[in-house]
Amino acid sequence: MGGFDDHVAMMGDWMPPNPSPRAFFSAAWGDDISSKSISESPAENNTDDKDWMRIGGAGDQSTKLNPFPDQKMNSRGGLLERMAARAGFNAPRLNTESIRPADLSLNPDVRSPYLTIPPGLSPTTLLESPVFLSNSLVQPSPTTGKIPFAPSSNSRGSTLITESSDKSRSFFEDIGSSSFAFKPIAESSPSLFFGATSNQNFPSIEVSVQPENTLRCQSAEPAKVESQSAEHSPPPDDQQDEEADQRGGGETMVGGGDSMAGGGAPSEDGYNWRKYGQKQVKGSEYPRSYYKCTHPNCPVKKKVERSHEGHITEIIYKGAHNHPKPPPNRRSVIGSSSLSSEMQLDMQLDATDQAGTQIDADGDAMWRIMQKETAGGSHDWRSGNLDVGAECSGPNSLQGQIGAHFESGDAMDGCSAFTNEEDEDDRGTHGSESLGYDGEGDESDSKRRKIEAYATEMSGATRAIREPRVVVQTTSEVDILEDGYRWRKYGQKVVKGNPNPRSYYKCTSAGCTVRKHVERASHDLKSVITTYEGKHNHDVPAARNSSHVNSGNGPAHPGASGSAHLHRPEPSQVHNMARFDRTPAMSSFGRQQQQQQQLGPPHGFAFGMNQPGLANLALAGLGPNQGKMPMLPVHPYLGQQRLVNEMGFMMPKGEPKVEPLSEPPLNQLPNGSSSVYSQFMSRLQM
DNA sequence: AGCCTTTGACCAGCG
DNA sequence: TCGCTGGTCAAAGGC
Repeated sequence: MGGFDDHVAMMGDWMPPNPSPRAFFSAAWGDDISSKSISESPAENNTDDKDWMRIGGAGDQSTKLNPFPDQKMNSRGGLLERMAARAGFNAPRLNTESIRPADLSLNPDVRSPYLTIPPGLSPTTLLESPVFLSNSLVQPSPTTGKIPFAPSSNSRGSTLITESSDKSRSFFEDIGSSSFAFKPIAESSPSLFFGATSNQNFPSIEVSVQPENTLRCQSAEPAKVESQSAEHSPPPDDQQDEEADQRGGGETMVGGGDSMAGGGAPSEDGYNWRKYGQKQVKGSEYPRSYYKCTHPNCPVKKKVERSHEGHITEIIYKGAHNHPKPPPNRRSVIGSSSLSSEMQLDMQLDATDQAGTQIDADGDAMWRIMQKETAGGSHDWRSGNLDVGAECSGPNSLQGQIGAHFESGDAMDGCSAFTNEEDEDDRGTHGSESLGYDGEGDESDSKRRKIEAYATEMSGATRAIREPRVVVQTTSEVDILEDGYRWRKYGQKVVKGNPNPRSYYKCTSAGCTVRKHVERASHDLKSVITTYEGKHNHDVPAARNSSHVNSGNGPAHPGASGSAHLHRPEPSQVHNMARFDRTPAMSSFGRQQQQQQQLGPPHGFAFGMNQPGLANLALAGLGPNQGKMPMLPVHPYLGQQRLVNEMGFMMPKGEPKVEPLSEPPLNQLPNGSSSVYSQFMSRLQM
């Protein structure tokens, strides 16, 4: 990062118009908010957590986080502030060592930054809580940042506080050092704190739980934050969830049968996890289990440490879910007028990514939930969802300065994130700065958010549709088993009616949904029946088929490459992708939305269907000249077609109604080296 | 049928 | 280079 001028130039081109929490609160609460807390304290040296976001801490200790010790550097509503807001979230790394929650010294066990889940509090329920700024001065309006897009029956909320650490820091450093906290109203209240650790100061968020039914942001009282645990007064739906969890339905959700003691409540965050390892790590009293989110495109992992009694002592999450929670077989569906919890999750992800979570070098958001067993016994809580909430509002002053981007940016994403960075990028990149930054054009924003919200849900819904299968029978084993992709065998069975064992494989490429199972005839190993299922989104790994990859012609798991390749990122995208682990569900939509404006409405089901491509692209941290994948200059229209085309493939019985793309490198079979699967899939697409 | 956990082995980063 | 350590893989079996 260069100096200030560099930032100016860069931001002008690609910086997402997302205000940082710091800027937000600076604007909201003025300059006289001082503190000495979080970021002034050197974070605990968690070298092993470098790539993991630790969220955790001691039970019910309520830490006080004071926002913005160096507010004076931020002129209220000034350009600098906005610049800072922008710059804050383009920081490539977070400074872990400069972030420390206030009063953490009171508890040496507390490692910071972290999310402290109070005993008995479910992070899931807590974070599913809608968050909105409570500001009597602000009317609920998209233009005020108090967007009721998530009218949740849960009247939970929280207030937000930010804090920067070092007054002596340079402007942009300081920006990055902002902390972002949900402040407890009652000191005795258990607190939830989720923050960021990294080389660069990043906002941290604290959420405290109040025995109230309201969760609101209180800009008028920056020192106070309210939040509400669903366990205190859960809405009917959540209550049902809670009950279901209590019944043990969630036990298999985390660690598959890993039960939690301390009240018998299982650990359940609403997501499905696959345990892929367990270790007794040094320095840890208890074994650590490793889990991956089982969602095909989800990069999230978590590490769970449990005591011998089964109590979870610590959970460390890495990454951000890029998908809604699994189908609500247990979870209740939120009313049509409100956001689903899944959407809230997306918002949470944005919030954690942008405002509170650590973003590692790979752009992964990480966070940790940690619970220390107390003398009085451990407490159960459920982890995983940092749903900051859905509703959020901002003070007028803030809105005036940040405008619509407060709604979509940074920490506030957690409150009202229906837009996304891509969306922001679009606006910024395409010259609609005023739309996002000056608080204008909010009505359209609001509408768009609604659409996006719907789209997100659509995405989740359509994903439930079974993906098409491609059955390939060949006597050329090489074509199938050595198809160039990397497969992870996750099971083997002797299926009924078939004496030969069937092996199950998943593509090991991140974000790739493709699975296959292979049956070999015992009498003829060359006779193989391979059934592919899933969507395609990357090229053949170079290690196995480097020529294929390098040629740039090979649609590996065909089709998805289109989204990654044809979605030629704008400079802003590229930069931001390299820095953030976005939530592709929202990101892709933003761009599609933009394309839609240019090209007309795309197929509705296209929403989110090409997310993996973008997700991969983002995770890969591709830059204009560093892309591992070919970045083909493609007209947006082609890209749009591609999206639709891809979507069509996703639909079980749908036939793409799109003409073949004029992009032979991406669609056509490159050469004879293409795998059988690739050929099949490519033809399916065409 | 499909996906999960278990668990030892393997890999990669780091000092 | 080697050993330590954390993280991941993968075969096998279970649900």
